[in-house]
Amino acid sequence: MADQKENKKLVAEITSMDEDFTQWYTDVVVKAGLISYSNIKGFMVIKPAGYAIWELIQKHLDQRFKDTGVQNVYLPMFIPESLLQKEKDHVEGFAPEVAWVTQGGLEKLSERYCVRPTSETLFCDYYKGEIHSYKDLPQVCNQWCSVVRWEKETRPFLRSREFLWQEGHTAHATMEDAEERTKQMLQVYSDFCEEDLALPTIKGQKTEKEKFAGAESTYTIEALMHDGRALQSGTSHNFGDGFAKAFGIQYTGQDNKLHYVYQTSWGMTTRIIGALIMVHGDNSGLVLPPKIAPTQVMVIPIQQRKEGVLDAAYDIAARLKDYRVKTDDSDRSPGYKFADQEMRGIPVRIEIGPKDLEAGKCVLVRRDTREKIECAIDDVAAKVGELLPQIQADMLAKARKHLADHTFAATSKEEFTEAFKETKGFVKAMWCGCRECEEKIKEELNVTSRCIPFEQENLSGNCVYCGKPATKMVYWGRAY
RNA sequence: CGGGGUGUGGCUCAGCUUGGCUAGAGCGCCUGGUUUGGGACCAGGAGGUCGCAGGUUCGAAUCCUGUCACCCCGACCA
Repeated sequence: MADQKENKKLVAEITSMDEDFTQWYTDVVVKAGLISYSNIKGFMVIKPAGYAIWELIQKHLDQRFKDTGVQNVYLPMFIPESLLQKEKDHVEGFAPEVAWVTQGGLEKLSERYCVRPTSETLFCDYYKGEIHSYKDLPQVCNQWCSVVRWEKETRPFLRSREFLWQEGHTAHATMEDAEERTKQMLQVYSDFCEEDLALPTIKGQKTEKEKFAGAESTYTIEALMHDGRALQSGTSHNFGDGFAKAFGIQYTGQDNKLHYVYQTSWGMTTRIIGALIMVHGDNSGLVLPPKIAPTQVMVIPIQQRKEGVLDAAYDIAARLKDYRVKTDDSDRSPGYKFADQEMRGIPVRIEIGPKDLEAGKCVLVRRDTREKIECAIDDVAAKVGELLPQIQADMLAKARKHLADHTFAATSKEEFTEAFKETKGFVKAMWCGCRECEEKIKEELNVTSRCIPFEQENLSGNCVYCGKPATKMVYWGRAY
């Protein structure tokens, strides 16, 4: 009975996640007020509630970047076709999905420009002019911007034709320095996800097949959504000297000889908001971790027209001035306000009514567990100060448990096939390292290699598909 | 790009099969009042010419042709 009550959908308008996860996601995104569909397919309006989350993501991530010596820059949004063409693999990777500008004002352009799908080529062009001496290295820059990729199928945050992101681009004197930076930034992403977003991820390397167009190696963090599908949540690429050679980025070393630079790039996008929704959300809507919740506490007065109630609510909000707090003093019923606060994923709400007022108390309710906590009004600031980090920690623990509970191991082809039939999540298995096995697995099971994790386990000696000797353990899964 | 679906007030949709008089409903919105511990209630009010273009017809939301857009599923991608 108690369970039934807990599981009851309190918000009728949101489709249950068990019934239709895709529809649930769309409902949450729209009803929590994060986005509005625009009139152009694949382009969305990010509304205040959604953009505020992005701003907090930017703030936290940007600080972490700066702590490692990153400087922000801004480069043009258009790339001349000739520039894009310079690195062969890179063009081939992006050509199918770029948007072109062919006319400026009333004049047709002599060379068409593409709207940046990513800015490697622009950074190369820029760095070429900046780097002359070993003293000019390393270059460690980042830009916050939007990029355009003409996707066929689009979904809010997960896959849109324009999305916001940051792209870091660095140039180094040696391959070792580039490799170190590549891994360092992956660690930054991983820490950011765990500590700020309460999102546990698997860190590892992409296979040859899945790596970025033009990269020597690609590292990734992979998160597991509530429905058991994987989401690539951040990537860091080591380009070696491939781009440098294509663009002619050379410097004079201490040895008075010319050397090519070694480069990296790394990015995280608004897609991470999709991960936030799909990892933490529930049937009442969004559940935001306190650190990136635009509003951390919502004070909800009950019977607000009664003497003193509204003042008490404002007083509580004032006591919480160190947090992101709001008071819902709108002319709606308490039930509406509760549902609205839950839909928006606000971590804590505080109920204050005539009864509480008389007793000098208020009621704190956690969004993640719905636990109700009585608290003296005088203690409210201290209590919220304890509760927010507790919620943050509990959300991470819960997400970690989900990840662990949905990660399976397979040592034979039968087990592997069965695992994907029966269950949803990651399947760990040994792999011989050949592209053919990887492609056949994708063909037969519709799953892709997510990454070769840094933390390797020796599950068996043989490739799960072909049975030949295997050296690497790979995480497999269905991805967004 | 392949498959499926939908376009009618802000939203969700009915009406279309079998053309007909003034195009409906619920939600939302506005005003007034009563309410308020899990999406309140009553009364009044505003708002659409039916995605767009053409055609058939005395007459088209409804039939025909074309076109555009969006959504969902696949392949591709962060």
